[in-house]
Amino acid sequence: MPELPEVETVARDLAGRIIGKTIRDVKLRRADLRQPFPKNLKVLLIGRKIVSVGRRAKYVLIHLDDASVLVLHLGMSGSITVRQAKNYQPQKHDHVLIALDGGNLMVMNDPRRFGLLTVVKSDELKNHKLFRALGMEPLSNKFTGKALHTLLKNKNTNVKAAIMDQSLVVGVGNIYAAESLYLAGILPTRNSRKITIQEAEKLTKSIKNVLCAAIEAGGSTISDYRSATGKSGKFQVKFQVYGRAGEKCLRCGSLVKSIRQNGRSTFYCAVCQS
DNA sequence: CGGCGGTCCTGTCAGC
DNA sequence: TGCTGACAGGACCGCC
Repeated sequence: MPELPEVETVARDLAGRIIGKTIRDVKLRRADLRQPFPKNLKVLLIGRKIVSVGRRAKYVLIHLDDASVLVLHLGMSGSITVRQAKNYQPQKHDHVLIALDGGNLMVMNDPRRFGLLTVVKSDELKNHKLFRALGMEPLSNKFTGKALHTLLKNKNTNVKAAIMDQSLVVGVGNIYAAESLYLAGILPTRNSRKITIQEAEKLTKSIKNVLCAAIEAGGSTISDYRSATGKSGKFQVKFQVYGRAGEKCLRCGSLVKSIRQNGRSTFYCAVCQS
C-alpha cells in the first residue's frame, strides 16, 4: 500500500505524538508478519523512551533511547495509528499494540501481513540486510538527472520497473511510478538504457515533484490507508493516470491506457508519453 | 548474474 | 445471493 509519501506522512504524524513517550507494554496478537517478530521483543521495547522518528525508503524508523531502532514496514496494507488506550477493543488484523505512558496506544494493523516489524541497533542499521542494498532517497540533493541516468544505463528493463527498483531509487511504488512517467512524458515501456540524459533530468524532477506534492496532501488514500492521526490523504484526487484506464487524459483528451508490466498494472497516455 | 514470474496473505469487486 | 477469479499501494525467492 504505502509508498514514500504515505510512509513519510505516517512518520511525521507519529513524531508529533510519540516522541518523548516511554513504552509501557507490548501486546503481540500473533508471532509474525512477513517475518517472525524478534523473540525478545518485549524485553527490547518495554521501558524504552522514544527519542525521534524518521524514515528510510518505505521504512518507518522509531529511534529509542538505548541506541536501537524499532523498524516498521507497512507492506501493501499496513497502517499505524495512535489512539486512546482506554477501552480500546483490538480490531481484526491489529497485530501489535504498543502502550505508551500518557495513555496512548500505538496500533499496527495489516490485513495482508506483508509488513514487517523488527528492532535493530542504530549502528548496525546501514549494514543491516534490509537496508544495505537500498538505493538513493529521491528527495535528496544527490538524486539528480545525471545520477538517475547512470543508474538507468546500468539496468536492462523497462523504465517503470527500473524506477520502482528499490536498489536504484527508493520509495517509488506502483502509483507514483505511473504518475512520474506521465508527468515526464515518458512511456513506461521504454528500455531504461535508452532513456536520454534530458529525459532522466525530466524524470528526476517529475519524481521529486509528484512525491513532494503527495506529501503535502498527506499521501494518497486508497481503500483504508490512514495516517497515524487517522486522517485520510488527499492526493488520490490528483492522480493523472493511475486507476484512470479508459478515462480521458487530462492533458490531451485521448483515453488513458492500462497494461501489465512485471505483474503490476501500469497506466499511461499513448499520446502524451513517448 | 540479472531479470522476471511466482508467491506470501486477506479483502473487495465484477461477472455469472 | 453465492460462488469464482482477478486484482490490490511490496518485496523476497528461485529459476532461466
